[in-house]
Amino acid sequence: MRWTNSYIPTLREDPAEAELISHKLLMRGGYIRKVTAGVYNYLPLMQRVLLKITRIVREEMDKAGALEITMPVLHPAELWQASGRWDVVGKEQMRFKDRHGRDLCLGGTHEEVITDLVKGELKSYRQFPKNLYQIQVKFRDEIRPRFGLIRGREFIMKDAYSFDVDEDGLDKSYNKMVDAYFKVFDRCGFNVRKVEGDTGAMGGTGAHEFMVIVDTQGGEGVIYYCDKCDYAATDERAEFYESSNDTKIEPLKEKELVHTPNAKTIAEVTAFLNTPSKKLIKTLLYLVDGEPVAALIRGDRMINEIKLKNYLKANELELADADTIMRLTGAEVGFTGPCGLKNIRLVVDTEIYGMRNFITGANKTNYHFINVNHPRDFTFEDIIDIKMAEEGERCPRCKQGILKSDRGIEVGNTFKLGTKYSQAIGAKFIDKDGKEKPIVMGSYGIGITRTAQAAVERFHDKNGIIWPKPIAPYGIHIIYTNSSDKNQVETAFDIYNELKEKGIEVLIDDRDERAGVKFKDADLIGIPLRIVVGERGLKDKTAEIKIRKSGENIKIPLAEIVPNALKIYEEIC
RNA sequence: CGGGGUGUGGCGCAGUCUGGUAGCGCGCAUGCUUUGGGAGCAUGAUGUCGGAGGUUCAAAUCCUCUCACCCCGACCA
Repeated sequence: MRWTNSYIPTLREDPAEAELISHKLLMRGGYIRKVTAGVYNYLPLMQRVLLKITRIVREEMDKAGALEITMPVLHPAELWQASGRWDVVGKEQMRFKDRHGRDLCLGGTHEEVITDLVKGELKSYRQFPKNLYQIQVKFRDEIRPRFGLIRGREFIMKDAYSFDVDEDGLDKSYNKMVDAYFKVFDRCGFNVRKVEGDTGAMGGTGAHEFMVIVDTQGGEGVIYYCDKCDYAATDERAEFYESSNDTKIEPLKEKELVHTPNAKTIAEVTAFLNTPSKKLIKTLLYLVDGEPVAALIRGDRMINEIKLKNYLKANELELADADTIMRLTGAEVGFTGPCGLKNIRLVVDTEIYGMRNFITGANKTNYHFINVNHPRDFTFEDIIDIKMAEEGERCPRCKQGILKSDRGIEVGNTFKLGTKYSQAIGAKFIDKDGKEKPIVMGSYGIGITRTAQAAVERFHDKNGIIWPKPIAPYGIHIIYTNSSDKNQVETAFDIYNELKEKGIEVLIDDRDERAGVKFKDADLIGIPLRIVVGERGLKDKTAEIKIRKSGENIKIPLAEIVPNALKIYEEIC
């Protein structure tokens, strides 16, 4: 491809709207242009990258036995009402009415549609297992779109759905997809870390996320992993081994009301009472689908609202406001405690079980209790892990390793759905024994556009993008330094034509620009291999090969330039 | 939705406080020179200053409303 025949509008300056390096580089390199918040044009270079990722995904899905189909973007509300997600997903969904006033939405995922599809067709256990997938644009009305393609309102996704007769079958299908995912991302040129994820609004019995680890702000997700075993989980999901309850053996002391004027926060209370925050219990008052719930965790811990929400099977969960707290506890914010709370469900973190003689709010402004103990001073039924994991804690699986954390971009996810959707929508089959059973499902996503940007976030330097070879828009980029030198132009085009004949995807910068401009743009758009034809080299009948990734510059006789370029291109990745 | 911020040629920005006939850099067009890391000179084109209403002799600038976008948070199938 000649540069002048393509459409590659590079920018000299960073666009004001972009925050993330990958977003800036994709804008500056002429890969994407914004249409409106979270919605982008994909320009020719980007289109090529997306097609390459898509091809890799398609090949690996097909190899794994999945069948490609296309489902509609437009969904009727009825299907979503049937699964119960019309209310759960709520505002995330792009919704509107048609001319008849019927509710419709744009699909953000296709569990409902595909379950409805197979319910008429997969009727016998003999037809299983099946796996159907599509690669298609998706819509999600994100509260706050940001970071370019990382969190868009419209994006391209591969979504696959497996259908099995039982949990064993699901496990097999699931593992097949997990294997395929590792192959996909490996072929795209980067490592991913598979971590345990939250099932969220998907529901179901288990989930994993595939994260590209990045050392920049581009890592939206935080993960925790063990430094000894293979435990890894998202921050929403991560747990740790609770080994240290060194207060266990303390004899019980008498509960006492103490005056703690203006000590509202954990920091203020611990400073005032001169005690470690581990001795405190935080009581957080939530409104859960309108009902008050008090969540208790140790003073030095952070609450994990996802865990709490999942445990309570809640749709909406929000911290109570000051007025509500006053009404329910009789005290200002900062003095809530479990003792004497009436008609409020207590959800207690597991770590609290072994604690003795701790400090809580007294439900009286400016007072706390010390030496509180359960079940003497209060009782509860709900005891569950509702705290955030922290670096430095022990691994919950091997109990030996220490938890570390990283930031990453989620490029894929897998869910064991079980029978949630098949039951709701009535997708049943007849088993060997003649009994009707719900289909056991899994769902599997890969963000195509997000993967492209994650690659840029992962592979770049101060001069621009450094594409992994398998997803680069072109393989080799040819530059001649002086367009008024006919010899240079002819030599460059000879190389160009020869490489094209060898089946290489070549971009030649045939613009009437000075060398500096071409070099800068070449660095920016990030094609793996560059061939430079210039006056310097032509004097002694050579040209240069530059490897984008290493910066290595190799002088090669013109007669051998093509075979050498092919060889080096083959070797780099 | 809450908090903060920005809208001025294609892009990046100044001008707004203190009202007085819209500017800079890049890019674009033409010509000449130049030609290995974002060239120089000359000439030129491109703006309803996000939109609506108001105040005023006069509004990019002040007031009211509104829209869009960006950042932080909640959300994220």
